[in-house]
Amino acid sequence: MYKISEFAEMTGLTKETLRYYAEVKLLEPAFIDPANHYRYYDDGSYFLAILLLKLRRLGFTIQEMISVMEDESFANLEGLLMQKRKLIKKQVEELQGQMEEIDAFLESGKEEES
Amino acid sequence: MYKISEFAEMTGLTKETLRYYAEVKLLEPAFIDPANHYRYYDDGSYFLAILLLKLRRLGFTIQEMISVMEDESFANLEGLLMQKRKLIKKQVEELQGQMEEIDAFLESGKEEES
DNA sequence: ATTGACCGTGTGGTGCACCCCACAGTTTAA
DNA sequence: TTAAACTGTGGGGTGCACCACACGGTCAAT
Repeated sequence: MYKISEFAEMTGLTKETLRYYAEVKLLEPAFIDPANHYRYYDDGSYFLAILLLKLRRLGFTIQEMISVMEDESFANLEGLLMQKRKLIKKQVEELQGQMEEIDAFLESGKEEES
Repeated sequence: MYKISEFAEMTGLTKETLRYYAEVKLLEPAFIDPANHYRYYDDGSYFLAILLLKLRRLGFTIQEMISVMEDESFANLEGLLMQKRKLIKKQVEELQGQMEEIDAFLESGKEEES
């Protein structure tokens, strides 16, 4: 059982982030001492924290990560990853559309000069 | 000279957005009646508003649009467009990196199952 | 002159993912 | 035992690009 500072150092998440994750029920401490309300994390928490860090790098939002965590067995993790992939693809396409519009804008500017 | 509601309807920007754009000095009214503080817009304002709408569609942030507007002759518009294009390209590459990581994650998952 | 539509200002709220601070209680090592 | 280091809670703030009031003054048409 690790106290919040130790756990923060182990994982790379800050204490504030851990507090926040607990608040939004994304990563709840394994145990809370009823006497002093101290949060205690264990090795299961560590596994989950590492997964969360990974998902964060993959661009998952808090809400999306909560969906992942709700399914304790992670049986549907693959589905959620594919879903997220589609979302990212959409964003890419949107941005590519913007780039094309900029290109068109630049082209039209050139013609006016000539 | 158009009052704010008329101008909002002409351009498609809402009154609140116009008020906000004035506040951040992105698009200031052509004239403000000192007696009642009414904002009045003219045809020059209209031209600028149309440009702003276009830039907004291209993904420009308020700050980026302010940079565009600061250069009254728009002599550097082309440069700013190319700069923005680069930024978007970076975002696309970041997102594509995320997609690749997701793919790798999915691949590794498959191997474990087999 | 009145009424309804309009305008202004100021304030607060939105969603995201946290960070920071003060204050107060708690633990731990010397 | 005492002081440093830690913990909790509650609140506020961040940046973005606005939206939504409420309140009060103003304008236009009748």
